[in-house]
Amino acid sequence: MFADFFTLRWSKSANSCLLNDVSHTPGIRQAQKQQSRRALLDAGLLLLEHQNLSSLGVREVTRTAGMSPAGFYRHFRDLDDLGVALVEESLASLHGMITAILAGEGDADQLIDRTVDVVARHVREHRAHVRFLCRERHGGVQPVRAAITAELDAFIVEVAAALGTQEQSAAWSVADLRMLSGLYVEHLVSTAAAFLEAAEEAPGAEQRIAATARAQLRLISLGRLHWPTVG
Amino acid sequence: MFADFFTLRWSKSANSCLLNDVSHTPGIRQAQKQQSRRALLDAGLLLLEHQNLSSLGVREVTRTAGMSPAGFYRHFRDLDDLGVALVEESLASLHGMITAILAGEGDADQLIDRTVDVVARHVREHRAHVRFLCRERHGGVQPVRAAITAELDAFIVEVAAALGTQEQSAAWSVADLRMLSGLYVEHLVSTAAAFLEAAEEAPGAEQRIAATARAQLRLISLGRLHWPTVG
DNA sequence: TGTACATCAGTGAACGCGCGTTCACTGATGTAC
DNA sequence: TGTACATCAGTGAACGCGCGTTCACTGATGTAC
Repeated sequence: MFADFFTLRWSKSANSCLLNDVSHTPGIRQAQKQQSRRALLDAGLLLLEHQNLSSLGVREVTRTAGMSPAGFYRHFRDLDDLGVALVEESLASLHGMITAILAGEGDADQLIDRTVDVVARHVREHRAHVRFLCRERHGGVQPVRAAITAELDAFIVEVAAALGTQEQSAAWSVADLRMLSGLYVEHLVSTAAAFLEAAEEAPGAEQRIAATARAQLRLISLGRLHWPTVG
Repeated sequence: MFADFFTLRWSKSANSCLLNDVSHTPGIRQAQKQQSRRALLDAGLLLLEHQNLSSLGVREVTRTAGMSPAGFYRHFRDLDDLGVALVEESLASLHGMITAILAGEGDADQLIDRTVDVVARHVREHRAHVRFLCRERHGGVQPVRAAITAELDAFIVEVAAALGTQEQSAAWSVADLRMLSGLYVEHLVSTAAAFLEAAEEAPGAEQRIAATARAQLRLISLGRLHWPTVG
């Protein structure tokens, strides 16, 4: 009897799935649900400006999002689940930034200036995302930390490939390209972290950090020019 | 009456203070208290291997240290207080590492090899300290984060001063020395973090990271050699 | 040295509190005919 | 179009639990004489 009941529900569900293709619950309801999910994610990002994922609470998030505690479970299994969703969002926005940097054109100094500008703007416009990544990269729970590390490694490979197409490092070995790329990505991340903290202190700090970052990139460029290659 | 009672206690206390100079509670008691304090700090470090300071609990720490919860308050005001004590310990050990690096002698390549060796050994021997610093540097509560940042800035100044005495950067401006020093310290910290994570994956990872770190330091050295100076 | 008192690190019980999670529910939205 | 039923996002009450912190206490250590 119970078996029949559930079977019925399942077959019906499967039916409508087949009929309506993928989105079998279209329209207003779906949109409202997405809106609530967004509210939870935004509440999380807001609260994570001043605390860790591991000290965040379900009730705290739902309170901030204007929802009852039980409602949370319609969207996420638990807080780690929400954390992983935030990682994906944050890394997507970071990836956009890296793409923007790689697409730059001009001579070496222009590229450096543009890179630092892009990083500064990204931190300004995606403060919550950047803060979250910095916080959880080394401080977070294992799945979140692993997701961030994996994605940063993917960025390193991507940047290495882009460097390989430039004429000044055409003769470089793959290992050396990775090495340089790792240096760049690490520098980029630490510059972003510095911008983040700068905004909380003196207002002039941002320009000081940008100047330092540019000089460091120029120094790395010089090293790159004189790096010995087999070819 | 109560006032007299307390006054009596206070004046007596002050008396013995004057008589016995600084350590007015010498001997066994003091030693036992220090031992308990150490047990709490060690319990903290142990637990912080897998979680943040902000998600740590008083009961958790005392349980691990084999003490009753109330005993905690004989040693620390709260968990942030314990956190600050751990920061001081960890940074002291890090400072020892930097001193060891700066004291190195030999040609450029030898210095680089020794630097990476020192970092690798430090991470192996002070794993809990290094992990704690990495976790809390960007992820921690404000006072802890501020303490770490301040100390790292002091390291940058110290390293910059040491670089200034080397002949290959004798003509550098103070700002450029700071810039280079910042690059070195940041690289050092991120290398330490990489070693930390490496140990948890494949056993060969440590050597791979060391090789990359050495190459990166060599590239920075090349940039340094060709850096334009006013002199 | 011995004695009487003071100190204070650590205890164990108690408190009130906010937490994560569950449950049966409500009512707006979706669907079948 | 209208009607009858299904779905399911969000609710509000309830639960048991471990938490931080306090308190009066115990007994080993320290001190004065």
